[in-house]
Amino acid sequence: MEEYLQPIFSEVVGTVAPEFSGAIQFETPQNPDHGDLSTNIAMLLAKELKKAPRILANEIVEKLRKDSEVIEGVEIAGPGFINIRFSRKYFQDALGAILSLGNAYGHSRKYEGMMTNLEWVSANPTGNLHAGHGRQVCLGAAIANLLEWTGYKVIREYYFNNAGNQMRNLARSTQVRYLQELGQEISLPEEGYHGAEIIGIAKELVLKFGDSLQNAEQSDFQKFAEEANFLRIKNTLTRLGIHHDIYFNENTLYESGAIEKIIAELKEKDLAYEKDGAVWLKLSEMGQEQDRVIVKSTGEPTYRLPDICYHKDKLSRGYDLVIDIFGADHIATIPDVLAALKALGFDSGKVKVVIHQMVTFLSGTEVIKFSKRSGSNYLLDELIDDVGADATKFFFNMRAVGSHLEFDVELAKEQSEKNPVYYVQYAHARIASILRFAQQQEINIQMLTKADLTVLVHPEEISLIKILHRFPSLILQTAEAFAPHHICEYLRQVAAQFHKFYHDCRMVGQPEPVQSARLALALATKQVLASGCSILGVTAPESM
RNA sequence: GUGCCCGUAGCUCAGUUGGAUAGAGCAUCAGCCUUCUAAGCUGAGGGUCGUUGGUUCGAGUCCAACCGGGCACACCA
Repeated sequence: MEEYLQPIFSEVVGTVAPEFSGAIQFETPQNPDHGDLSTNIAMLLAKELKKAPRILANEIVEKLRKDSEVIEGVEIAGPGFINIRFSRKYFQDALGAILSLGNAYGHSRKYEGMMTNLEWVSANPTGNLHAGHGRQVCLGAAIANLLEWTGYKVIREYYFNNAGNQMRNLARSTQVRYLQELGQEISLPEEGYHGAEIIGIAKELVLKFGDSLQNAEQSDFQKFAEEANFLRIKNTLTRLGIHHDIYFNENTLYESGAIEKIIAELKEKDLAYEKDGAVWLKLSEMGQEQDRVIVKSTGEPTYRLPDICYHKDKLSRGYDLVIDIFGADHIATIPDVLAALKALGFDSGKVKVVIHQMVTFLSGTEVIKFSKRSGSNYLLDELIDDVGADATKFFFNMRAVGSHLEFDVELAKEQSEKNPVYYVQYAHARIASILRFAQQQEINIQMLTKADLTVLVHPEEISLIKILHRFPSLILQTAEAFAPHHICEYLRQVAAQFHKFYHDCRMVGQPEPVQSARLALALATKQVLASGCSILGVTAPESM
């Protein structure tokens, strides 16, 4: 709609206000009585032209060269809004386009030829994914899908954090658990990993190797634990249908000498200095609050250094966009990394960081507590067991990333009308069922895409087409904002409008061409529901 | 104390780059199935958009201060 209006409005505005530059804004009014699209251009121009907004609006409307087949009406309203109403034919044609595009409907070529790297999950291989990880896991997967819909080639990456203290801790914890399994009186260090999965790994080691590892090196235990944990993490991701193209090992940064190199580079560019036996990054000269240590006096880097090094690596690979997804608890590290990259001469503007707020799990009204240390954590696997993969993915994407998320496990589990996942899926299954029924009545489903759509004039039919028509611009907007929660809300709207249409407009058994036209509308709705669900990774069932 | 996020209906939350009478789901109440899936539909009630100022034709949205909640502020990752 906007693409149609933009040029004809620009033309008129060009004659009325030649100095005006910039895009004319159109928006969908909240109140449908105000038309399909509305612009405030007359109000914006009123001031500099020193004319009353309504008079100016009148001038613009009179000069508008519009096709009456497309535009049904243009009205001036309120303080000077210009409201535009599109014709039935416009929407009927739009539905025809949806049907002929089929699966491709909603895909955009805006970012065709561009490549983005999205890195997410990246949980340390020190244990299983816990339920709280779920938000990041599902959010990243949806954003990756969304970006593909806009034309990006998306590289999905997992940063495998297998260096440093935590891994030594994991190694030691595994070793202790192993020795405990062999009956030795030895206790886990205070800061060790108390999770049950480490005991599981120890048991496996006993089964596999008996007591032959009693004198094994700690690094052997690290290798075993790392592999076992990573396998579990991957299994959990697989249950959600999520895969990564690249698994980037942190320790390759050390093995390749990249860490040494970047320290040298930072020193050489006078961005780092030595003090008290440690190497400090001059963050205070990069617009940050204070300098920070990047290499401890023990000679070991802090997390900042590999983070900077890793991002440098990603930027060097030539992506047009590098996306990180972090929980709010990692927020502190980001400005430092970006500042350092900028100081090293990289375009840090290419790095987009999506930060999501934390999650509270509820069972009804009761908060489910979990803590990694105590070992009584609620695992993502358990959450999937409880509510299923579809509800997991839908619920984690239901809220804006900046909002704290309350995940009601009882609600997600419930297979009822209260549960928004089933509401959306039910609409899809309902359409599938109707189409099956239609087929039994000897109606040719393949021919529906060629149906005569001019008989679609019922208000609920037009409303449904209008919603379906919004899909492509919704995808773009949602992708550019990294905000998949709009998809959830949109799917709910599509489902709701389909149910209204279903209620008012019988399909099968209507005289032709109404029967075919309505079934075609149902088919298009099914298509959009399935596409939207696929972005979230949620299945669109053929029956329920 | 400093930084980031949040404060909208009883509850959980939407609210496009500032727009017209602030929305949805759940919960509550009242209706609708001999006909394509009632896991559905229709209607009703429910609000000082945390508070106070400011910016302007116009503020839930932008700015400032304050109040309340979350997260983060290591030579931990």
